[in-house]
This record gives sequence, C-alpha cells and structure tokens, in this order.
Amino acid sequence: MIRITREADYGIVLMTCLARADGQPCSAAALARQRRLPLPMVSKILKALARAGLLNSQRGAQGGYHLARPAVHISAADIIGALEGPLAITECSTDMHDGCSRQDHCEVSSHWPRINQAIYTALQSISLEEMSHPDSPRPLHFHSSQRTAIAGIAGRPV
Amino acid sequence: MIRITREADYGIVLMTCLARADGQPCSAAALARQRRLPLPMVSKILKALARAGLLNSQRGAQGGYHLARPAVHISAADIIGALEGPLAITECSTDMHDGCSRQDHCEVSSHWPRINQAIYTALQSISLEEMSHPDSPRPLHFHSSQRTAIAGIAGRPV
DNA sequence: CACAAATAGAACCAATACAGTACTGATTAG
DNA sequence: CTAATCAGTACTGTATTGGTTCTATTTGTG
Repeated sequence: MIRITREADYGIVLMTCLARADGQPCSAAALARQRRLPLPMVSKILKALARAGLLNSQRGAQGGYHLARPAVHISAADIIGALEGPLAITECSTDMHDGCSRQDHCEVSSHWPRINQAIYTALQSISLEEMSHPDSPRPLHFHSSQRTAIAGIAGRPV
Repeated sequence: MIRITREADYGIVLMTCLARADGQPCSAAALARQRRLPLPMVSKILKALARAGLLNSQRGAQGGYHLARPAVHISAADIIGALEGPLAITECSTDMHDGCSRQDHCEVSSHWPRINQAIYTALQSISLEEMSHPDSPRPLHFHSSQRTAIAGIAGRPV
C-alpha cells in the first residue's frame, strides 16, 4: 500500500552488499555483476548515496565505494531518505504548505506529522547491520497470522 | 521519502469527517463541499472505502455514507490499505515473488517483511478516533528537533 | 607519460502510474 | 414517477519512474 521506489529498493540491496564487504571498496561494476542489476542504475544509485554522505568514493583505477560509517549507524531511514528525499508522506506535510489551497478546510493536516513520525521511527529502528545478516536475529514482534496478512498478499498495489 | 497516493490522503480526510459526523450519513456531495474537494474524486474514494467494508452506504435520496464500525476500531492502516491495496513496499514483498528474477542473488528479500511490518505496526497504532480530534492528545514522542527534520523540509520528493 | 579503470554529472527518453473526468446504470425516498 | 444518490467502468492528460547515454574528471599502473 505504501511504496518506495525501486531506486531505494536497490539502494538497500547495494548497501547490504557494501556492509558485508566491510571496508573493502567495491566498484559499481562489481556490485552490478554480483546482484545482476543494470550497471548504469547501480552507478546512479551509488553516486546518490555518496553525495548523501552514506558512502565514500575512491576514484580511479582500483577505486570504488565503501561505507562512510559503520553499518550499525546507518538505518533504513537514512538510505531511503538519501534516495527519495526527506520523509513526506503527503505534500501537505511540509512547513510551508503554500500549495495546499485546502489548508483552511483540512483539519487532518496537523496529524500527518504524527504518521510521518511513526513511520520514520519504524524505519530508523532498522539498522543496515541488522539487514546485512541473512537471518533475522531480532524477529521484531512477528505474529505469524499477521505476517501472512501483510507480506502475503499480492505485491504491486492495484 | 515514502509516499502514499493522494487518494489515500483524501481518504483519511474524508474518514475523519465521517468520524466526526458519527452515525449521521453524509452524502459524497456534502463531503466534497465541506472539504473543497472535487466531487468525482470524493465519490470514487468513498466507493472504494465502502467496498473495503470501512463504510456502509445508503443509496437513494437522503442516502449517504457512514462508518461501518466505531472510529476507535479503524486505523490509518485500514484506510490506506483499503485505498492502495495491501502493504507491499516493494514488489518482492510477496509470497510468490515469481517476477523477481534476481531472487537468487537478492539476500535482502528476507528483510523486507520486517520493514513492512514495522511500518504496518506504526500505521495501525494510529486510530481514526485519534485523528479526528484537532489536538493531538498523545504526542507520540515528538522531539522538536526531529520534527523539523522530518516534516520541515520540502514536500514532494525530487 | 600514456592508458585504462573508475567515479561524477547532466541530459535524455519511454513506459507506467496517478489524478481527475465522464458517462451510464441501479436503487430508493418522497 | 422523479429526483437524489450510490455503483461501476472507461477514458485522458500529466508527472513520475526506471533506465540509458554521453561526456568529463580523477587516479593507479605499466
């Protein structure tokens, strides 16, 4: 129901790779090969992540990217934020909602920040470190019934 | 960074209206007028909400919509889910990710459900009842510094 | 020094999804 | 019967996404 772009999706995949390669710089090409992703796309995403300060880059031959700080201090929110801009679930959720002509008649507006905050907190509680490990060590309240209800049903929203 | 569609946005607005009108059926036209929203859009959204079982509808003259159950038992997740389909942050987050050809090389896939779950939980913890009150009675950890960081910066992601 | 391997950055394009509209039909109160 | 109101489908213009291409710029290696 809520969607992040594929860019952010790939971004997380790539970051986990880099997290596992800890320290070792990886070239965009290497990562693309490893994950079977189109190189230009990988390149673009890594560039963005580097610009956001999540990755350090080394140009030239034998260059590549590596994490700018330990995986424990990078959250899902950081990565997604870097690739999709700041959290804003609706356009109204800004300080200067000039564009929102309905502001006067929109009494929910004050509640969006709460929802934003809730999601942001959720995303921030998940560290890259955690995501890099194949098995989830901390199952994060998973009631199997809920699980099917959420991850179970068809993918792309209709 | 994460976006819901405007449909879901309006959906929440409309649901809060109906929550406040408690019991009284409201026509699509009335709601559209009240919130200054385009009628066809309002109509479309209410239909979807009714189909999802969140609203009951009464056809014919003097008809309208009203909540199918008390506002306390309707969550933001319900509303958004009704309008955008089940929670699926990426297409991989499904049981049968047949389409995902990279599955073999995608080791994060197992972690998306966790993220989904985190967001879902966050959204479910916010009831329509809460959203219908102008002032937030439960500020849900709001550190003003964070607040600007999240709701502050420009709206629509670039 | 020259070359090759990398990243940096911008510009570009096609496909899709979104937001919104229009129209036609069904139901029901008065 | 008639007007009000919901139900459903199909359509359209625009914006966003996903992805490519091309041209620098940097830097290690022979």
